Amino acid sequence: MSELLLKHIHQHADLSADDARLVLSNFRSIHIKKHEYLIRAGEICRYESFIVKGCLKAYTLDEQGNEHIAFLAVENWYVGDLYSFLTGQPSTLYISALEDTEVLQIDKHALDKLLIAVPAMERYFRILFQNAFVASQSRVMEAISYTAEQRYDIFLQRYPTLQQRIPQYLIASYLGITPQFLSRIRRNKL
Amino acid sequence: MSELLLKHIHQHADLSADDARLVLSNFRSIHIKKHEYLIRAGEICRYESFIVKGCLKAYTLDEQGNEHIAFLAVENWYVGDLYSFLTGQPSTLYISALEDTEVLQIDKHALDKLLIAVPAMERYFRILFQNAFVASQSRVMEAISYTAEQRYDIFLQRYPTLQQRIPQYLIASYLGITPQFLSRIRRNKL
DNA sequence: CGCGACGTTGATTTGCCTCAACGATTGTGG
DNA sequence: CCACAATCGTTGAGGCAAATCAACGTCGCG
Repeated sequence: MSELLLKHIHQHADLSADDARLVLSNFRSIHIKKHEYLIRAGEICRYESFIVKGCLKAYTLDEQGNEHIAFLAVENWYVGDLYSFLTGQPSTLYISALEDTEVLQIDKHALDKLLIAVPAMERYFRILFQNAFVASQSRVMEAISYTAEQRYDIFLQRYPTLQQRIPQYLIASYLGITPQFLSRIRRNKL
Repeated sequence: MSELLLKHIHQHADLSADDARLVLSNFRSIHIKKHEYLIRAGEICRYESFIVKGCLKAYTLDEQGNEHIAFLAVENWYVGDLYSFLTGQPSTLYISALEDTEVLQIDKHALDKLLIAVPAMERYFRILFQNAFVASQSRVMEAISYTAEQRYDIFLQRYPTLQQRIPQYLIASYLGITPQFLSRIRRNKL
């Protein structure tokens, strides 16, 4: 469903019909079943993936085997280990599907060419990264300034629908707390 | 010293001599003395500021009056409350100079025009935001995954020179811990 | 039915904070 | 040039937020 990608691009930049065709020709559609991986730590991230349908988690594993959620992504977001994608270094992230998922992928070489050939794509990604940076900065400030309960409240406000879509222990991991402690926070609210 | 800005832009994108002149004509130089403010919470952030010389801290204040460092910025970085700059909403950040500082400022209207007139600037800022996002994501992961001591070690590795330039309590605040606790961490290392 | 995934709860421990006091250094005005 | 204040780092005692360990209940699903 590449219309969704075009629609998303159009929300941020102007694209001619010709450019739109060129853009789409550089993406390919991939399906990932629930519990399957888009990438594992140690691999090099070769693609940025635009989510057409579904939901994924990106996370690291520490020495004790605990998951730490880097981000949760749904329709209209890109997923990938951006650092690995840009530098060619091994990924630190695992990314796996929480639902059956469809993504549109582009590799680095194609993206580099596209950014030069289609200036609107520079604009599009500039705006995406700009917004992503603002959001990430907010998360940093929440992490270092607020209590777990405050972070949970903010999470619910910001992603009201996500709560029904993913298990609670993933929210805990996203917030940087244990599932047990999130359970206690929730109890205090009743 | 606008050569520094041009040099920085050239590291990421190609700019003709004409474009370089156009770019510079949209920036103005501002001096901020140590302890003075670039912006205070509640104000609208009208400018993005490229640091030519000096060092600033961006922080929030909580109800108890504690500082929480959003970021520390030195030469070749931009400072500003990006969210406020983009949306026109009041800033949540205070930004003040830790040393006598010189910045080159551009306002939103001028930047919007410049991004359209000079495609290389779209590319430049796309790359800057991309890198800033990667760095911010790393900080999120560190905040939710690592102990205070691990975060301190990473900070020293990543910003080895900053340590001699700023007081210790700012590092503590950047890491999301108290100065007292950072002092105890340091003692354990000797 | 039985198993695995998920959420909850209690008891205990620990990482980090708070409050308070005290040196060391720096800067500043008399 | 010295006295004094302000700033910064350190240390100790006590407290709290959140982790850990362990057990148990529930539900969906093969």
